[in-house]
Amino acid sequence: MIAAVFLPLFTLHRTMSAFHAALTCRQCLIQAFCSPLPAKGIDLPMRASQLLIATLKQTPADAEVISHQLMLRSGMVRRLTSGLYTWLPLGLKTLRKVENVVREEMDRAGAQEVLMPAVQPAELWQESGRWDEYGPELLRLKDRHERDYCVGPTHEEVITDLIRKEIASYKQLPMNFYQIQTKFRDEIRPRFGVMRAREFVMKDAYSFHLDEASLKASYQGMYDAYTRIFTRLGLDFRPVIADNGSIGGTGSHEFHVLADSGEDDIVFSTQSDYAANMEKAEALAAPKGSDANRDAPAEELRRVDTPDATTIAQLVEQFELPVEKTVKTLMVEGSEGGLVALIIRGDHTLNDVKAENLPGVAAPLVMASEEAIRAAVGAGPGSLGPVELNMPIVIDRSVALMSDFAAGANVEGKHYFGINWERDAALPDVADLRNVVEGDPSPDGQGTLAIKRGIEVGHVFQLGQKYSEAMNATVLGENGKTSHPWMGCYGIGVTRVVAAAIEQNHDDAGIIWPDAIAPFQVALVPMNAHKSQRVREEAENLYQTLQAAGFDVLLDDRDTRPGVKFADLELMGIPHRVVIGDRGLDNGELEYKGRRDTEVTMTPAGEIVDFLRNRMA
RNA sequence: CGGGAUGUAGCGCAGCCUGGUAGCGCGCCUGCUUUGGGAGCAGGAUGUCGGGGGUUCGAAUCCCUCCAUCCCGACCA
Repeated sequence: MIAAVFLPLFTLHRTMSAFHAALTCRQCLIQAFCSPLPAKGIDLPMRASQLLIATLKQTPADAEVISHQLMLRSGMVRRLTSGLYTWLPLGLKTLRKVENVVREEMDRAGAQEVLMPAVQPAELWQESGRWDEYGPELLRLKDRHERDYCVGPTHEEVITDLIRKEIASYKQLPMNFYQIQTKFRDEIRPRFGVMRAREFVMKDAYSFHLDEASLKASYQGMYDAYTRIFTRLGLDFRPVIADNGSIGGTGSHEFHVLADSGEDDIVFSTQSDYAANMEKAEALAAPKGSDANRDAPAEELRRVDTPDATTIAQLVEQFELPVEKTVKTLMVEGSEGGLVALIIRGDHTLNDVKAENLPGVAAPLVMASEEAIRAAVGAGPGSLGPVELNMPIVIDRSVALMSDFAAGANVEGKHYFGINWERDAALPDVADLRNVVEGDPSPDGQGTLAIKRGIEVGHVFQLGQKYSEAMNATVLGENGKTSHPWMGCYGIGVTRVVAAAIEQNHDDAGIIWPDAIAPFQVALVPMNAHKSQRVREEAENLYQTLQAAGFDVLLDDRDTRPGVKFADLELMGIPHRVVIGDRGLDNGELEYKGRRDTEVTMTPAGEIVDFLRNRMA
């Protein structure tokens, strides 16, 4: 610890001395190098003249979303190759600030920090079964002895291996371990810069429990910690109910930052705090409690020639049908071979996750090939429907309420119109099959559903005993018997948080950092410094004063025009700017401008520390 | 994996169709001037024109091939 603290200071001093001896420039005349260094290692104040300020006037052509553009333009990151980024000094400062907020809240929540290897042996993954289950996202490699390894996309195996060796008794539980570390997932299509990169920094935590009740308590603790973290980071976010996937378990929430550029649809009630991701959002046919019934048949069943209609859109257009009076019949592979027909309303879309969770349906979901459909039905996709269809059928809840509707006749080029359940076809199994749409009734009975785009920045998950069983991790219980600990896992995409924060906080001039994660809190801009000794001295004084007061300050001592400095500082998103100029100094004043302000504020020089503190409160 | 597009100086782009000395803007370097919103003048540096192969007297330009990057799709009844 002591060495860790002293070494950087020593190195720095040595470097500074060399500078001092060699230079007679302005910077040295004003003695900043000899000033006492602040205690906080990562918050070393900086002079712009010595920082790599790699701002770009033009937007690189291959940056699609605003956060990617601004991270490149402000000099936070540079791309090395597809999905791999170098963090420049300015970007790293922000990344570290996010990490520190995460670290503080994880520590406060009782988790212990560890650091596991990025490279992991295949054996552990074979033990858990994921060596085969995990797809090409898992980057596999061999060492010189031809042994198999992977670059960790996550660390359940490693942490389970650790605790199976280190934890023997229920008395040691519960425990929660976390790390902040680089992960690698070989994404099909890396995009949006750091938002969906292949290599990224993640905080992952794993908790271990004697029983499910203890797991649930820790899960809630992590949920609360995440809420504190994203609140402290200054983000507009929502926790949403998420799908547990094949792992099972009872609880899972994703934390989404709301942004139009988000890749996920999140669904929430207009009147309650119900929120879920699209996979999980329950689709009701009618508001809960209402006893909506199917209308009685009003039309005769009739078979119609529809030679040019193989899509819902064509059918609706050519026969002037309301789309809500049509259904589409999707065929998927069954879990025991054969096909299963899934029927949803013409204007709805199938929810893959719901579909593959159905008992008779193969998981993962596989859409039937056209050949398989023709072999089974005698007609191709585009002419399918429930009438006289001889295979397992599942219909969506809203389809169960339909009457007088249109569907394919299972004969090429023909549809039935005026179909009614029970009269023309037996009512099949009914299930929730579709994605919800805006305006659907909320599953909790309050209000209707709205849909927004979100960026998933966090995920908390009750894993259960999957890994402790697969890897035979056991503890001795109070009763002297062994049991497999229950596990929870909790992730935060740290690098993604940085991008998400920009998506939410920017304007035409650039980034607008929340105070908590700004690379610098305050920028000092001396005006006319090359001529005015008074300005130079005041700027230096202020620089020292603000450092001493604990602010993270950037002194823009670059020998360039003010316009350049203002533009750079705004692009970089520094939230508070203080201009030191002869004009103001004549009145004993400094000029303040918040990054979102449109006007400057003059403030007495002697009160600047309190003034800034108030602005940041 | 399928479809589309693009690779020319650090960044943004023109040149390619119609083969003949590789250009523009920004940035960078030097000097002088300038300094409250991305300065002016003068001078200067920087390119395996994505790689390989071919056609040709001659290829950034035409042909073949490979690679890279970006976008879209992978929800179709």
